[in-house]
Amino acid sequence: MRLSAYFLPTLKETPAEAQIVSHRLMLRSGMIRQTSAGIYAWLPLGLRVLRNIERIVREEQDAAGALDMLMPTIQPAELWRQSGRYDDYGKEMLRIRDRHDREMLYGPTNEEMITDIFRTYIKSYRELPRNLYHIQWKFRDEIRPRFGVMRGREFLMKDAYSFDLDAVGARRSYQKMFLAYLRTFARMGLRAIPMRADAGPIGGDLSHEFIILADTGESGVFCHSAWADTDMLADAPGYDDDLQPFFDRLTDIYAATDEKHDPTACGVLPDELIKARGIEVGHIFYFGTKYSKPLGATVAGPGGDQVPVEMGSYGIGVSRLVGAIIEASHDDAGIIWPDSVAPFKVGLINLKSGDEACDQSCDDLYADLRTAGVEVLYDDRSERAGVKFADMDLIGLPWQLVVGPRGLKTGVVELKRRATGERQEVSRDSALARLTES
RNA sequence: CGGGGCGUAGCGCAGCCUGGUAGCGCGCCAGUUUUGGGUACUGGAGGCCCCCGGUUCGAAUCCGGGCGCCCCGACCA
Repeated sequence: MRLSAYFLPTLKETPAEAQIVSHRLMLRSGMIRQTSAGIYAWLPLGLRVLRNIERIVREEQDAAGALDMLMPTIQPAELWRQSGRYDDYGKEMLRIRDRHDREMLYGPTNEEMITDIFRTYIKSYRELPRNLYHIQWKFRDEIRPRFGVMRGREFLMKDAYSFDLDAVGARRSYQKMFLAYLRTFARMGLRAIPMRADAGPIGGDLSHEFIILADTGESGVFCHSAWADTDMLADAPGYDDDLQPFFDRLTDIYAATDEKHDPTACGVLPDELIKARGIEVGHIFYFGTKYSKPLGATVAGPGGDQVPVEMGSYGIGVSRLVGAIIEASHDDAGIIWPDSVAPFKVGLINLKSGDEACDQSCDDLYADLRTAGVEVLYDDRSERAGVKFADMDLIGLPWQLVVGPRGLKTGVVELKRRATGERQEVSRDSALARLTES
C-alpha cells in the first residue's frame, strides 16, 4: 500500500481522553476513532490488525474442531424470556423496539440464540459433540466504558458454544477450548495465564479466565510465581489425545482471579504468590444444562430417553486483544507489533522522494515485495524524512526498509527491526530475501 | 447510579474570575529551503466558543436548563 494513497491520520499529540498507553497509541497511530462513549470506528490500519487477530482466532478454533457460523446482532426478546435472562440482564442490555413494537435487543452474548438453533436441528446423541462459534459484534451498555477498545460498549467477540451428551464429554470439550486458547494467545505473542474464575451471570461451576498480566489491567489476580517461566505449550497434546493430564498439569499451578482467590486455601507460600493486575482476554465456562433445560434443548440418548445437553461457552475478546497486545508490546516511540498481527510486515521508506534514482529503486522494491506476497506500507510521501521515521516507529511495523541516495551509490539499503531497533545495511537482494523468507 | 472534572479550529490548550468584535502551539494549504532519523523561514486557510433560554447596549465570559465526554467506585470479552 502506498501511503500517499492510504488513510492513516496519525497524531503527534495525545488526545486528552486517553488514559492508558494502548488507547493513546491506537488514537495516535490512526487505528480508531471514537464516535460515542465506548463505541469506535475502526480506521483502515486498525481494521487490518483486527482482521489478523480474527484470522488467528478462527484458525485455532477450526483446528480444535469448532465450526464457524454467524448469528445476528439483533435478537428477539422472546428467547431471553425463555431463559429467564431478559429481566436478569438488567440495564446492560440494549433494548430496542421495531416498527411493529416488537421487543428486540442488541445481543450482549448468544447462549439463547445458539441453543435455539441447536434444539431445532440436533435431535440425537449421535450428532454430538458439537462446537459452534462465531465472531460477531456485541453490545453491553457498560456503566462506565473506558480505556479505549479495552472496555468498549460495542466490541468484537468470538463466542463458541459446545454441546455434549454428558458431563464427561462436556469437560473434554472444555479442555479442547482450554488448549485452543493457549495456542491462540501464544500465536499473538501473549502470555495469557488461565486462572480459576467466577462464572458470573453466565452461570456454571467450572470457569477459567485467560489473563495477561499488566498494571493497567482491570482484574485483580493472584498466581504462583512459577507462571513467569512456565512454557505452557511444552509437550502439548493433540486434540484427539487425552487432554486431562495436560489440563491437570497447568491447572495445578495456582492462579485465580481475586473473587476466586482464597488466601488460606490456595496452598501457595507467601513469597511465591504474585499479586498482580491483569487483562482478561478470554473466558471459558462449563455451565451444564443451565440453558438447555429452560430452552428445551434435548437429544435422544442411547437408551431413547430425552436428555438435556451439557453446554459450555467460550469467549475471546477480539477487539480487546488489539489493546491488550499493545499494552504488552510497545516502547516510548510507539507500538511494536508481533509479526503475526502486524497490519503490514514492512514499512518502505523513501528518504529522498523526488530523486529519480531513489524513486525508481523504491518503486522496484515495492513491486518486488508485493510480488513475493509481502505486505508492505510504502511511505512515498514527499514530506520531510524525520516525520516518516516517527510515523513508522509509532505504527510499529516489524520491519523498516530504508532507501536513500547515499546507500544507492554503494548498493545498500537499510533494514531495521522495530522490536530491537537493530539497523543493518544490506544489499537490496538480501533485504528482499530476509523479508520474503519468514 | 453516587462523587469529581471538562466542552473554544483536525489535535493539545489559553482566554472566562473582573462581559467590549477569539488567540497560541502542533497539524493542514502555498512558496523558499533539500532535509540521513519528529528541518528552518515566509505567507495563508480553517471557529453556530456543545445546545436552548435568560440578564445586558453588548455574552466564549454572568445566570438557569439540557446534552455530550473524561476520571474515581459497584459489572464484564
